[in-house]
Amino acid sequence: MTIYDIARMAGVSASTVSRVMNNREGISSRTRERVMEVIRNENFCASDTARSLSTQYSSTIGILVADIRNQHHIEGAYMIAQRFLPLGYCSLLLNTGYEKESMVECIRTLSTRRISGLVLIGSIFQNSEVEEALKSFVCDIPVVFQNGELDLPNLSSAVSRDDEGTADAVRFLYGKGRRTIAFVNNNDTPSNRKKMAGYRKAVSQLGLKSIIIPECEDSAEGGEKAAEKLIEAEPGVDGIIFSVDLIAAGGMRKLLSLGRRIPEDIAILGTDNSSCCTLTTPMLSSIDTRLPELSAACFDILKTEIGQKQGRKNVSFECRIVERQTT
Amino acid sequence: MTIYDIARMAGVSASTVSRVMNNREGISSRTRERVMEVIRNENFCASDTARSLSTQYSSTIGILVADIRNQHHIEGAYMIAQRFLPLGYCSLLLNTGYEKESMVECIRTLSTRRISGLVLIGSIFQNSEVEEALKSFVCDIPVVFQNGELDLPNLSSAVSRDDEGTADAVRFLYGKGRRTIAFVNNNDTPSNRKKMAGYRKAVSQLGLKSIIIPECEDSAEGGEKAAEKLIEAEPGVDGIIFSVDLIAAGGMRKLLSLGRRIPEDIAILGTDNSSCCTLTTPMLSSIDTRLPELSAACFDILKTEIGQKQGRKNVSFECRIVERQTT
DNA sequence: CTGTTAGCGCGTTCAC
DNA sequence: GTGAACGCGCTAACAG
Repeated sequence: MTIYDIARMAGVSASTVSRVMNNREGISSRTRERVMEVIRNENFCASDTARSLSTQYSSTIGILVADIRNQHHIEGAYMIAQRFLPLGYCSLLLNTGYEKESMVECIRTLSTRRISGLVLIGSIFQNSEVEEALKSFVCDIPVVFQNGELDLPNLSSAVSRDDEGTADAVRFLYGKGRRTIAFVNNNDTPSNRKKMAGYRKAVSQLGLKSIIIPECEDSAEGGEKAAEKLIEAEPGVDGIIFSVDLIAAGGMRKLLSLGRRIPEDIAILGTDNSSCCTLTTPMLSSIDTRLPELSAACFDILKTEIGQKQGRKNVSFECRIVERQTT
Repeated sequence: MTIYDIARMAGVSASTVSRVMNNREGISSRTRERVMEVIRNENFCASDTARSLSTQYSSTIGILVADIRNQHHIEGAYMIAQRFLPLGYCSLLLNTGYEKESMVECIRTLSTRRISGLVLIGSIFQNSEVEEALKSFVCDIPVVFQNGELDLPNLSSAVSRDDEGTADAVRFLYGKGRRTIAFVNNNDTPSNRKKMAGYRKAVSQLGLKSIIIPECEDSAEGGEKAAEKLIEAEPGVDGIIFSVDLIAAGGMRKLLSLGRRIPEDIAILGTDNSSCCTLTTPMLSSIDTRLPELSAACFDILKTEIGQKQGRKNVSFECRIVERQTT
């Protein structure tokens, strides 16, 4: 079923049908009604594919996420996709995985679809391979980067100041009387590097020892292993900051099973203030990295830039500590 | 940049470029090389939009989920999307929300994109409005339904036998000596109705009292409220089956804070065997509804049906009880 | 083995 | 107000 079929059935030309469907001016209300009638009867939907080809404009935006099952990222993807839907945009949500080649491949794929905007979620995309791919495949559409930065003329970004957040967390625990404060990191991402930098700066300013457990697996089990390793290496630890809430939850489980009391013996802080904070016992205090605000900013920027000439906005948000029962 | 530009630069015709890009036979290796060279230099990607229009075939599949943030469903969406990606298919993942009108609207939207296959995830889509929409908008492409059924010639389904699973759970708790076994339900979905039916059947067969807390909110907080209500109405309860793990986690939190011991005083069983089972203390036993197998089956069915004439397969999976520390 | 031609289903001038 | 004709970028049928 095409607009030609509708045209024939309504006794008009295809262009008239097209005008009606796009609410164009200058159609007599009689013929408009007649055409609408046929469209309704036939349950007709015009081909978006053909429209895209004709208008050079696709009404779909691309969203890149390393792994959609990851809670930190899915909330952002959800929010952005949901807000675009009523505006007539569908979202192509792609899992890139953690390999740089597949990120590039995904960008290439999206570019063949002629998306009208692109969202990158997660600092993992902050690398030169992705930068090159953006430059060669999607240089003519607006791109927004949630929690990462890249120096491209058509790229805007919204980031949280993770370094300050982690530094604040150290000072916060210090204020609670903790003097042996460790940091458990997972992947080596730009965002996590900022957290580590903030941690190092704060402990050195306070004259504390820097204790870092790097490359912890991003799961509750990874947190267990990290906690075990930490207790072995630093039995006197009395405060731990984890780069991810879920890892913190796993770490807590292990510490409790080892007989440590939380927060009496060891204070715990997670990062991201995610939904799992309220699932643990005791409930997990966390560094709120303002993910919802980041996503909202990405949406706002992209919305205003689509169809316009690309701008280059950069906004950042301050982290906040949300205290529950582990500190 | 189009294939015409490439053609001109390589000194050949557009169809030759098209043939090269689609790995067609019957091209001299000399011209193939020359064309490839230009394509590489220009970083050229052919427009998928134009290809779709020309071939009447879109290489994108649609995935419908009520809410992508919901853990039960995202795993399935992830698995299906990831397996289709290497086959050259992108996935349009849409959040429909819980309103029937918006589900219909999403199906309509997908149909304008000429998707080549559709996946429905969650029994919430098992209703007549969706059935009508499928019939009028996507009657010519294969549809697979994860955990739901609908009587359409082009629809296949993979479901878990939730009724048997819940009945087994009742008998399982009975075997552990429990005699006052309650069921906490959340939304009124076909799947949950099956669970309730299984619960009712089992308790009546065992001569137990039927205790149901309906319409619990789908969150940890909802679980807390439900537990509170339940303890008030039935102080002697010694076994609870929750329709969702997360709700069970919330319920446990409340019960523990009320001084109940788990599992000594009350045994707890969640449903779905999701990742939050290992986050709670004690770790949550759960009815495994075989979500990964369901998704895998959906993928397999859809893959074989795309491009073929639509079939109509129906597979079902047996639930299993995964015991941890709450039973 | 390669080029020419004719659609795919829309939106958009430009006449009438 | 409305219709005819063309173009969007690609594939496929037909020639040569």
